[in-house]
Amino acid sequence: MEQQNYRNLPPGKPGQAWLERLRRELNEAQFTFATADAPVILGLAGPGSGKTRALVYRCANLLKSGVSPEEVLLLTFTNKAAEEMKERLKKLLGAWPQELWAGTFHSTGARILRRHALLAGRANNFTILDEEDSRALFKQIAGSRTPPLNDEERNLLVKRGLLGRVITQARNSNLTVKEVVDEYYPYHWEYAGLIGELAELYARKKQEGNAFDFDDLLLWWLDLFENHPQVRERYQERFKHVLVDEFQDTNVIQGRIVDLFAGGSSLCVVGDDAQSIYGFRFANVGNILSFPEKYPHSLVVRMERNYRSTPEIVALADRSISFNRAQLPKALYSCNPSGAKPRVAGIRTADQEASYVVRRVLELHREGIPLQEMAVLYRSAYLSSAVELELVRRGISYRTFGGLKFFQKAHIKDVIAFLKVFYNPFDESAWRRIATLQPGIGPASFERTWLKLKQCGNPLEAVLAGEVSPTRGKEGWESLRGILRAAGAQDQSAPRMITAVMTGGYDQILEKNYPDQPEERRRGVERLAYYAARFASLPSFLESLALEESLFAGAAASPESEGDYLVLSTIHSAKGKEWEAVFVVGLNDGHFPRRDDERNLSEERRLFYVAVTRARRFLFLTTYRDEYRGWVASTGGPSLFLKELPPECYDVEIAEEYD
DNA sequence: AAAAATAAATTTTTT
DNA sequence: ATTTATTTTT
Repeated sequence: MEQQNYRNLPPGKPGQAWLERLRRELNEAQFTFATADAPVILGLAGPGSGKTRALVYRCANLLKSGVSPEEVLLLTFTNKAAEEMKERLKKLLGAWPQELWAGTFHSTGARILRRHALLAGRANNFTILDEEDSRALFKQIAGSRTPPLNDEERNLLVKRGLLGRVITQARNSNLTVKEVVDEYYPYHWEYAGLIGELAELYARKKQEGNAFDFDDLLLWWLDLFENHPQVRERYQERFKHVLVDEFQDTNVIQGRIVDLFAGGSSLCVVGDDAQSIYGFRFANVGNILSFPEKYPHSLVVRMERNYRSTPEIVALADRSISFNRAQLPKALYSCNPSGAKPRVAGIRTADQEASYVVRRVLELHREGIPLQEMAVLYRSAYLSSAVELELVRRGISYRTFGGLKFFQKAHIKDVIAFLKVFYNPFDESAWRRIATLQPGIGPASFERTWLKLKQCGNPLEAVLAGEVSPTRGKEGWESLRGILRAAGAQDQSAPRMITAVMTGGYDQILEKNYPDQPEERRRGVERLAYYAARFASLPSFLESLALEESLFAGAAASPESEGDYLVLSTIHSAKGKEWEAVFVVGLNDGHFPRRDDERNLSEERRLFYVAVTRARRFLFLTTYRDEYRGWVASTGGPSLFLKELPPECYDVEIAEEYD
């Protein structure tokens, strides 16, 4: 691609002291990466090689060289990565550079679309649908279509989720519905037409409801840049430096967005193909693999020295990933002092595995390693339950990351839905949710009333004024009106609206729907109000809920955990993090790797690679022989990822005696 | 015909 | 724990 518009760094000198600091704190490769003045840079960095560090320092170096913060755009793939990056940059600079944009692709897309929503057929107060909202919409569409779907179609498309999967896959990989079905679901070829038809209905519904789903935030952003040159130029002009982290996880659409910046901005991406673990979100490793060919003049910087782990841990990781073919050649090595070999423990049951892990944690704790420096990692959230139980039993504090989300608990979603209709009165999903909470209002009568409501200029005002004349459930709409009145009197202040929703009547609904422990749930709503107070406005609170759910889910789910705590995390959520000691549990065939088709095996192995490379000095790998854990039957044997490793990589411990 | 009550089934990973 | 399917009530 032509780079004629590329502007060099401003003439400003970063200053001797700063450069000396870079020299001192970075190695050769990192230094090159952080300071190179090239239009296109690709960083290939193994785990623990200081890739984030190099990226953060590059960012700081730009600013120190006189680049203005508003000219920098920093894109990440997950919220965790974005937070980490912001945190470190803030620390390095002393303060956060206000005008600098840093965030996930999705949140950046939302931010840009807020300003140009009309060009995407929306008003700027659009709602963002999370996955659950989308699913509810699919269900509603399938239910209202004429002619109605038969049982078989409903079961496959809605209940088993084929509809949503095909649509999102098609959109994220820039294929048609038919192409996706032919290629990936050939045994369901006869549904391609129906899925295509429902996909169009879905798109129309979203537009009517002034809503974007997650995919839209990328697709309409791309559309904006491709079809409105004046908009694209405006952002190219502004963002003279675009930096992208975790480039191996970007999908086709994200790749094209990045390409569009390359015309006018300097572009710098980093990643590691061996750590690509978001295939299920249609990550396209091709983006990073073909980058050097696409940009033949790009500067490629390799960061291969691992600073994090002992040579023993790096050796095991390296051996494991070597079973994956089609990997960019890389020579990861560690110069750290030698340590203990990783330890593999075969245990009889899941409970004993938990007890073994907790014992080892306490042992290391006695040796002076704080709990915060240790983590228990697992493939899927449900694998944590035995360990959690054991920790509770022993009174050890912990925090979980990934898996079950605080904000998607039903009562929390209910309260949020009340707020949503104030922000976007055409948010059908939110209306359906709060209306059907009322006794006497079910899906069918809501549908009838909604048809009339959406004809009004403003459904919210119509309901508040009592202009609805429902066929049924009159008392329901009356009591809904009461709650909305209370919330409406709060000047759009999210925390006060939440309180008003409670006192206005949701409290009783909560009491009725969850008679077992209403107190617990009430506290949850209180915490929600508490967190809402952090945000400047209702819109920013709602946007954050949709896009950054996982970020404060952990913090909000349990009262502020003070002091030392152990981390329990899915491997996906652990990416980019590191601990002195790491326990990878549930290394059983069927659990990890999951029993899936061959295609996914190399991705599962990369996930294992990510897991083991989180450890600095101690690595424990545990497997058990039980056939069942939770609902899922495992084949009982140890994970393929253990079996394929040469025995000299680890020490074996037979730990039968734990109970 | 629609809503409510009851019984049964179901959970990868994240934006 | 929460969604979905089935039965009972209005």
